[in-house]
Amino acid sequence: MLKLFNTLTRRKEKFVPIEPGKVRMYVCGMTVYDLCHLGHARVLVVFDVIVRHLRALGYEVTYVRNITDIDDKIILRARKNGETIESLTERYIAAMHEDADALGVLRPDFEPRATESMDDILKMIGELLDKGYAYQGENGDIYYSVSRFEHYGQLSGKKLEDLRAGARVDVDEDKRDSLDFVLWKAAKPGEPAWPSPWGEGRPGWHIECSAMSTECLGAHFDIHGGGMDLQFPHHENEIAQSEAATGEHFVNYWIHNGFVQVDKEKMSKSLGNFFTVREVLARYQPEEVRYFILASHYRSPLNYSDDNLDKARGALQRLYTALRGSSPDAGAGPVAEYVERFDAAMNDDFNTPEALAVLFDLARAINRARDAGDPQLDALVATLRQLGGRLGLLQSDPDVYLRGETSDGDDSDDAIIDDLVAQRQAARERRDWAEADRIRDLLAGQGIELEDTAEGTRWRRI
RNA sequence: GGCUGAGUGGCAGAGUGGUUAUGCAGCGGCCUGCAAAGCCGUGGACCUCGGUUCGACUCCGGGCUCAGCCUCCA
Repeated sequence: MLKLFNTLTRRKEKFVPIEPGKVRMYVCGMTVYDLCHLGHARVLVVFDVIVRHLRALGYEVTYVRNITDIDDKIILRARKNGETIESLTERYIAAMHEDADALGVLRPDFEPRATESMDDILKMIGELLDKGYAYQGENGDIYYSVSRFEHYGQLSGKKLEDLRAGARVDVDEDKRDSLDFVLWKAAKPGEPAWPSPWGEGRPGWHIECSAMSTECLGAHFDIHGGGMDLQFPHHENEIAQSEAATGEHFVNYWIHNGFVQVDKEKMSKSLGNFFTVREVLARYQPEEVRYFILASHYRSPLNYSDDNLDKARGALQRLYTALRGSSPDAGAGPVAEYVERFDAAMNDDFNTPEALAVLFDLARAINRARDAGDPQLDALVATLRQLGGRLGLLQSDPDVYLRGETSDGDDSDDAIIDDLVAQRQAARERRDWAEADRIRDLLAGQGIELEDTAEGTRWRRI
């Protein structure tokens, strides 16, 4: 029985899908005006693992992750670069897909874009106007009237009065209430615009997600996710828009992941303390980044540091070392005891650190079985691979992983290493320990560690 | 100021009303030409003050500290 923490109720709840056996899930994706940073990577990986787990439980999942490809920052950036909005967004969409693929993130079933969803957006704004939840200001913008929506604040636990009291928003004369937000922005000269019954313009940020999710998944669906920072106002506004427009309950379970931090501070564009996925992948293997993300619970803060990435590397080396030397498809079935523990961890609000602990217990059991010549070895190895796969980990060939280089790794060439290892082996055979140790130290200086085993000498990059 | 969430051993990071998380690092041993990897063993923790309880790191209340949201943000 899967339990998950629902932001709406701030409690862990049993997951019951609207339609038995099926899950409809929407996650807020990226605004494509720059490269993905580690914060984006966390959203991608966390919800990827959630989808994988739901599928492993047998649910037929429809996973939608949108792309925001029109907004103020995109317009500004394109203008600054002297390029069209389309060329800018296409480039960063491609970059995002590369990053996501590298991290082993499965593609969503649908990836709608705001600019391709104008009909749905206009339709929903029209409904909100018809029902009196929206109004047009003097400047032509259409606003959502927050005070008309009875449950405003339910997701973020805020009251309208508190929000007004603490408001840091500039007072906009055009709005009836400072908390009202834009549904449709009237175009100013030179701005990209789409035709609408209320004049040329572009959608506000919040309406696109309401429109796209409703279009792809219906007015009422199971799970809506995104980063913590979207809880307010973005998701609050989505609820207000969707429920007002459709008259139906919008989403049953809201899932929000915690932030990536640097020096105990949120990693963000505005603070400038971010690391792009590419920067990190230049120094660490993609799987190490993925492990780093999953080593913390998805709702906890995740502190970025080289030390923590190094620990992820060390941890994966241990797991892959356990897998080494065993045939990948030995045909042995998984060992129920471990699968059950893994499932229990994942069913408890996607507790990936606990699930990883099961993997390490499995690694120890494998090493032990190997030493003892236990016939259960193949089954244990198969189990570790299978459970690792449930997290999108441990699917590489162990030797390839252990010898793996990062994209700006050292220049040492595998053939040269193999040659030195052979020379050292020859020295060892003539019991020339001094020469053998000299070669070993030489390689160690390049980050190559040797292991002498009964089957010969193995090497890996550390 | 309002509203959230968090404070665990050297580090990272789970969890639990009374019993080993896990990984890295440390220490002792086995193995090894020596190492490495692996195995066996081992030390070390629950911010603070009250309360509830036979018993709390775990529940409740106060305090302190940190982070986040209230403005674009994953």
